[in-house]
Amino acid sequence: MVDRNTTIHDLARMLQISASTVSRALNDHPAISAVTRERVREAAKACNYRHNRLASSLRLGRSKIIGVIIPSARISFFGSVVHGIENIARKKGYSVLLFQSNEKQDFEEQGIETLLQSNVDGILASVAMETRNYAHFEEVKKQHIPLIFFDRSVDHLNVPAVVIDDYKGSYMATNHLIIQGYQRIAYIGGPQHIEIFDKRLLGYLDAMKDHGRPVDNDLVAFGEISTDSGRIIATRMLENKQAPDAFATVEDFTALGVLQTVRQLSGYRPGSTGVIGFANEAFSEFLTPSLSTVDQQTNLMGEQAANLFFSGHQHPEQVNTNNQKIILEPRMIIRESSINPEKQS
Amino acid sequence: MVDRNTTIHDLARMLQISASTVSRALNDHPAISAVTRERVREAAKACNYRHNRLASSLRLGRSKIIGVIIPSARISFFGSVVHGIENIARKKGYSVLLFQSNEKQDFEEQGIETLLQSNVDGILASVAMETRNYAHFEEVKKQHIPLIFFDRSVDHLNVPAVVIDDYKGSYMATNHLIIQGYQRIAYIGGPQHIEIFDKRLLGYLDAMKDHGRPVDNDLVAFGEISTDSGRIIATRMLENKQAPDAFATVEDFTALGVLQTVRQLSGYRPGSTGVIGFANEAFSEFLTPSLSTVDQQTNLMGEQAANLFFSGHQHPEQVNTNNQKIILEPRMIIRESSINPEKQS
DNA sequence: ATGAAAGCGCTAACAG
DNA sequence: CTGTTAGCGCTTTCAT
Repeated sequence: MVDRNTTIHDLARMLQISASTVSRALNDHPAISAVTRERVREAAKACNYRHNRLASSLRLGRSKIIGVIIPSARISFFGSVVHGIENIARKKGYSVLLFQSNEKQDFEEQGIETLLQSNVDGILASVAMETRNYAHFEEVKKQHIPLIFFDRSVDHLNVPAVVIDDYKGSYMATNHLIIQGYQRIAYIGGPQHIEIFDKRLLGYLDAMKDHGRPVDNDLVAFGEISTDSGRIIATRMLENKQAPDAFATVEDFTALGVLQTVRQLSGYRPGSTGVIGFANEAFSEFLTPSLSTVDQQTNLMGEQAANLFFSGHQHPEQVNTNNQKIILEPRMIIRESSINPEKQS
Repeated sequence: MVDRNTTIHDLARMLQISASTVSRALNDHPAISAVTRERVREAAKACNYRHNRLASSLRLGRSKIIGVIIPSARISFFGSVVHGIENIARKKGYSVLLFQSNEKQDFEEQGIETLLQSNVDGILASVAMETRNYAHFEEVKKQHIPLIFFDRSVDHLNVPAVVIDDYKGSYMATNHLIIQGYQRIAYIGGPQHIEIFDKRLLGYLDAMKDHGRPVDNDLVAFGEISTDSGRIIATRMLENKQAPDAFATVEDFTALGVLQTVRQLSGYRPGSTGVIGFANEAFSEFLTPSLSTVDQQTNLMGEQAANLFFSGHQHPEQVNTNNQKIILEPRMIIRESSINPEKQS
């Protein structure tokens, strides 16, 4: 025989009371006698009763599920952010439904669609690299589902977001290389339609300018956020007559490619060629030389994104009308790859 | 005004037909005229109708959601497995609800509970390190929800599982070190109550035995799957009078700790001390020296786990009664850390 | 080929 | 404090 799950009606019948009373007892409704509450609780435990979230959600119109869209779980950065989100969500009794867009627009759209169908109470997302059309995000707003970006935000959509100060992080990184005494500092950026990457470029440019350093066009190039592209660009630049002696990069995977190239071409001598990344990916500290980088406060970022959801949530009339941005402080992580014992002033 | 989402009733009213017809049209029911189907389809698109999975699930008794429990998203291995699971699930129109247990028993229990409440159609799980009590998994079976383990399985629970041949992988790794000419090969294991870790130990022991190598008790130790514990144990062993000249390790994080220690103590010379890991974590190829390891076919593992779910699913009477195991072939990934140009025979 | 009606399991007025 | 009733949105007999 199939033992259908116990429902509140089963309990009600057993205890000779109504289903509503059972429901109330189970939900700690104020107007319920301590006696019945206990009776119900015991019966529920005895019958291995299990609350059916689906039914509850359907009735209440909310699911207590937050949907999260990340570009890729393989980037440890996003894993850590999700961790932060879960910390907060768990405390509030929410679950997290996770989707990977794999940096593709159509996966991202599909993810949004699935999340909407699942009646998630809100969506936290970091925009895929490939995404150029934002209709699916507009759709979320249209459905009055709170939408919050983290890390990869899109300014003109007026969506609340948690980001770090990418401009500042990149400025600090470049500044650090300058102070270390490097003379020809190259920059390898990412796809410039991603706003955070654009801001990182500006940080580099301004730091250079503020120190009266000319920016050589040959020493600024744009890759695609991969070890390969870091390798290719670094190789090209280092073969130039006027090779750079340091690289500021848009993120750690690119920096890794640069590091590999530098080591391969010249062998590794501390200070020979400075490299600094961005993101503080898990692998960065294990490299040889260990990679200097900019930490993005992943855990905090996730927590703040979740908080943004929960606080907006309490005032539904404000949701999606404000475009509150939380900007976190970047943190320099100075390791071996950027230290320059010879040239340092 | 609040524009409640369009429902099939809204469409029905608009088109002057019944909700059942709308439902049938939307679901490609055979007994529906092509004309009405199109009319409904168009109206649905026009009104931006969105299928409500919750309501559908409640009615159907299934959710088209697979729950996945992983110990940690920070271990890239699991990220890749999830990727494989999603590949298959997506094709079947299923979504994946992801939970991290953080290697803790209570989180894992909570995860199972949440997934059950969400009426997932099946649960794929990799058991947390801390877990010693399996009642929550028994519970899943009791609810007749298909349960499938991947990687970290528990044999006596008789749950279908996809694992790699851990014994063989470890045997191959040890064998490789022996062939490279290392003389005193140490082994650093993990918590032995985890079956896969136990099997890896056996692989090491048998490989040693088969080559007539005595196993020195001082050269076998058990850590806790972390870089730190790898570092601590390696340090201790290397300070011994009879220090090992190679390390087989239970997984890559431990191997990383060993590698760091070796480099710190003796500097890195190729072949000085051999190290091999297990798992082919993303970082392993970027280390210096790059880490030899055993690949676990993550993507395939995820796909097979999902397939196991879908195939069992078609024959519900079989679910959870067979304990089908899929055992994948491990693959040696030989990199710099285990190559021994001097000693090689 | 379509409609009417019932119900998945839960909760929230409203009444008492 | 508790029961009655209605309904969230969908699917599915059973009719016609």
